[in-house]
Order: sequence, then structure tokens, then C-alpha cells
Amino acid sequence: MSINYTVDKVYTGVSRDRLQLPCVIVETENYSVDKTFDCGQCFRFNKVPSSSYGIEYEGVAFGRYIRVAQDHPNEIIIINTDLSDYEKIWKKYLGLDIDWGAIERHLISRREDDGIMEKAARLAGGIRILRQEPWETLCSFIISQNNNIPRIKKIIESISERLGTPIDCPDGITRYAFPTDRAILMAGIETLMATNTGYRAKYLYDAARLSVDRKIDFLSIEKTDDLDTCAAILRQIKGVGPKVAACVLLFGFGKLDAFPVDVWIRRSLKRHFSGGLDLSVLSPYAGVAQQYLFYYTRYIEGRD
DNA sequence: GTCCAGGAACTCA
DNA sequence: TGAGTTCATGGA
Repeated sequence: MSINYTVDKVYTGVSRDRLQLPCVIVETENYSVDKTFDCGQCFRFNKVPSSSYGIEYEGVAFGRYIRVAQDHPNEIIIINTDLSDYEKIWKKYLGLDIDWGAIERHLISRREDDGIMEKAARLAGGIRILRQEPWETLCSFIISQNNNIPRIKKIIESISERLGTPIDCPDGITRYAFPTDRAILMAGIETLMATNTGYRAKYLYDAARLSVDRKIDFLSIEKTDDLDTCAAILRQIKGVGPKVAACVLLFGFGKLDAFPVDVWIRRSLKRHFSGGLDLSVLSPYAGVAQQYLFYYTRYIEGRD
């Protein structure tokens, strides 16, 4: 691999596989690509089966096809991209602009629980909260309601194939960007039903209508600090309740204090926080704690 | 056949 | 204001 030093802790090169794609190599700290892409926050990335790296995921975001690979925790390789897109898109998307170590220490230092937070943080530690596109995140979590992760992924692929812009990929496979609000509005409820969204089709349609008509303004949500105000804006959309709104704020707007409560978090709260959980103790990173607890409960403790 | 899934709208008291 | 029901769908 030819490596050209460019800027601080960022290098360019070519990928190790036979396609030798341009890639950006980033020095980081305790980053888990595996946990980050497999923890249920994003639905369009999948593990590359026989990768030439220790771990590798591929998928579509921001209308681009990338692979994210790593061999050890302190370096990640972003394949099929360049420095310009890294600075413009992937740095922020992958959470490489945030000091996660400091956040983790902050959360572990809170001792209001039975030690579960520290345990969860140690196990889920390398997870990064991705900064995904708000519109796609909104639709994804509308689809997520009363649904399971494998099926959510299938539906989102189906919608993208049917309504999204095709992306020519270097491996010869055509992939599809997540459709715009306008494309979903034009498609109509019937077409959306055909992608197995079920009763959520009308919710997606409502979201598209409000977005196209500028009745919900993503920029103002971006600029607003107060989470209740942000959630209230999103909840004007049919099918968006407290949980979906919190997920969109956390995963789509990078509002790290948003705390989505789903069935898994409810289990965790019941098991480990019988006296209740004071979210202000975790502030302003309650959402990161939530992701640790979600990961720990779903992947370690299980349903029971 | 029954239960469940990163829930929310709706109904009825 | 709060508890119970209904909503599509597919996998376990």
C-alpha cells in the first residue's frame, strides 16, 4: 500500500483488495467499526463477508458508496473516497471530530447505578454515534417502529432500490441512494406499501409532505439546543412519537443528550435502575449512555 | 398458532 | 391523564 502523508493523522492510499480503490486512513483511538455499524443506529451498512481486513463494512450514505475497514482499534480505513470528501462528509459522519474518550470517562464517573454503566461502557466502548443525514434518519426510524432490525434493513433497501438514485460502484454492482423527500412524496402511499412498509407507508408520506412543504425545518432543529423544542417539531409528523424523535435527534442531528427509550432500554432500566434513572446525571451525553446500555442489553443480556 | 420487534395513534373511561 | 387495543409483516 503506497502511503502519502497529508494532514494531521490522516493519510491516503489504496485499498488492499484487488480493486485497489483510493482510500483515506485515519489514526484514531479505540474505534470499533464492528460495533458502530452493527449496533442498530444505521441500517444501510453490511459486513463484507471475506474481507482482506480484520473487519470491513460496506454501504451507502450521502449518496456515496464506501467501505469502512480496520485491523486494529486505533486506525480506520475509509475506502472508495478521497481527502476532500473525508473532510466534507466522513469525518463528521464517522464521529472522528469528537473526543469520545472524554465522554466515556464522563459517563463511567457517574456512580448512580449498580455498576452497569461502567460494565456497559467497557463492553460497548468503541461505539461511535454516527452523524447520519436527518431526512434518511427520520424515515428509517419511522420504519423502525414495532419492527425488528433485519426487517427494517430490508425495507429501507427496497425503498432505495425503487425510488433512490442509482450509484455506479467500482465493483460493478449498482447501489441506490436513499430517496429524497420529493421522490417519496411523488411515489405515493400505494408504492410505499409495495415496499412492505405496512401501516407506516402513510407516515412516510406525511413526513415527505411536511418536508417538501417546508412545514418541518431541519435547519432550525439543527440550530436549536433545547431537546423538547426539537422533538416537538419532529412530532408534528404522524408516526413520530417520543422514541422516534429521540432517535432522529441522536443519530441524525448529533444531539448526544437525546435518550430514546425502546423495549431494550426499558428492560435495562427495569433490571438495573429500579429506583429510576436521573438523566441529568448523564447530561450532556445521555444518548451515548443509552447506546451503551442498548448494546449491552441487546447483545449481552438478551431478552429473558 | 403465538409471540415479538429500536412505537404510535386511537378509543374509552 | 392513563390503560388497553389496533396497526402490517416476517422470523423464531
